[in-house]
Amino acid sequence: MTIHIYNTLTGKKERLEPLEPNHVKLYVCGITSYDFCHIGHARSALAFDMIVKYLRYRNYKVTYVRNFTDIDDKIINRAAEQNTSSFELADRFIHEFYTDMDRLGIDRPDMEPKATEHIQEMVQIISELIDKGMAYQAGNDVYYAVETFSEYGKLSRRNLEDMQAGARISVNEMKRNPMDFVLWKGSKPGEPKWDSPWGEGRPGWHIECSAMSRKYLGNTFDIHGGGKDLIFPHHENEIAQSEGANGCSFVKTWIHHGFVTIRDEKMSKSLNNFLTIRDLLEHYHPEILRFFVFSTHYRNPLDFSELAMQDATAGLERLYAAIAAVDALTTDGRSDSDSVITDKDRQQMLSIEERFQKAMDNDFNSAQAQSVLFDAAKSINRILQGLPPEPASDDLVFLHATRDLVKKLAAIMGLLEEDAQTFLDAQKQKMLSAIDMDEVTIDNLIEERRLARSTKNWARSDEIRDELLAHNIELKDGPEGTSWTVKRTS
RNA sequence: GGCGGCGUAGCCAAGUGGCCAAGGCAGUGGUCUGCAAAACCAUUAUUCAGCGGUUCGACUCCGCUCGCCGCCUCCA
Repeated sequence: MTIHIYNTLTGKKERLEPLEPNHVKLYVCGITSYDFCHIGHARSALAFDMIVKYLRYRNYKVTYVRNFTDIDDKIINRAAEQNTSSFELADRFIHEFYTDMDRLGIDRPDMEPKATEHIQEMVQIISELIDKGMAYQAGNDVYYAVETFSEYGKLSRRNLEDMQAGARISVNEMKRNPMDFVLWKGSKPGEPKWDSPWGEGRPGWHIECSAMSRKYLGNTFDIHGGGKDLIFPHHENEIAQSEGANGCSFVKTWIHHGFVTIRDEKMSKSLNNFLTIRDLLEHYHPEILRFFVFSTHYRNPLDFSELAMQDATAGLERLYAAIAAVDALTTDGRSDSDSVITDKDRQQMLSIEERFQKAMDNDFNSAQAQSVLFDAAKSINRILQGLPPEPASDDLVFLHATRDLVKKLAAIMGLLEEDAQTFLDAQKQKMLSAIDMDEVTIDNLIEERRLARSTKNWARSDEIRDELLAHNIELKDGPEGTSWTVKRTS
């Protein structure tokens, strides 16, 4: 089996064939650091985190580069508003970015270059483009001449005529063609600036990715990723710059993930409907966010809602509950007990990893892969159900092995990484803090009910249970006594 | 206006032409239980927005219609 990936450039799913055997070189556009990250940024980071983890699980060596845009108009403007320098502002939000990413359990890329540390490399590429007649200086700016790149528009499937018909292009008399884009911007007084052959200034947005990907991954590399909104103009312009300067193919496979939406609309600052990662983590465990994100294929829109998060919570708790139940088993069974595990169960367990891989090989279909985890949890629960008080040691070995496999596969999505019982207890505490009940009161009532039950005083027993239920506490009588959970409302 | 995508059960969501259209949440019946809860078993779309076409056969391919969304300006 081989991995197939949807390539935006060709519009097809293609077999992954790294240019260098077994070594995938990946470049992802990171954030512009001028504000806290929202859940759209989280989706991007999570999607590529999952992709990299899966490729490594499949024994590929991965070189993963993700940049920081730490100089740009938004940063300069925001810094001016806050009476700070663009450097300090960018640094601060890079720091905040790491805080969020760490909480989400996202692995650091292998390299995280910053634009401001690669000005020379950018100047170099711009010079090459000017030498080739593909870029020109106009005033203090340097522009890319899109007409010199015959394939301009190949990624976003549009042509220069159509785009100009769109007529949403700002008029700039310096440009030879309205679609020409800036490579180097002359600086205005007070703005951050670097020396260049064209005077003091700063780089345009797109050039940093061409310069940094070339430096760290070479002229041609395997995969370049980002959000769908980067297809045009950002990635289109990167192709024009890199292929123009290098004279060879830039990227083999382009991966673009879908947006996070709220009420089916894209989150955006202008609509003021965005949620920051830390806002969300106030209310939900990071793995719940991960579960939610991976419950939809990465290219489809992901609609955020409280209900969706509750569904994700219920789903993740179900998986953790199955793991916790196996964790709670003793490890030494009886060698002379009969096995309760059927051949069908064994077969299903053997197929779990294969089915998981089949789903993930198909353009990283994490939604389908999750369903395999649920099937495994169901099998575990079914076996547990039929387990005698003194289970066969072979059956215990089987259950522990199944649990370990489920955890190994879930880890590719960053799920089930916590101790299961600890996770469930923490969720219970979180629910408890939202209602007007404390543990001591609950325990006292459970004890009173235990006494009532021991005398078969069912009336009082049920009264206590109903009273607790009125406070959303649900009781569960088991062989080892009574436990409780906080019932989910709404 | 140009380009791209989506429309699958009450909700969410997979489905790379052909065994009964995954899985989750919710619901219903049963097992278990003093009664419950959890779990398990069963059940819940003769049908995949609508209409045509290609095919022995389409949710899957093609065309048209309707509805929704995105990009074309900064954006994950």
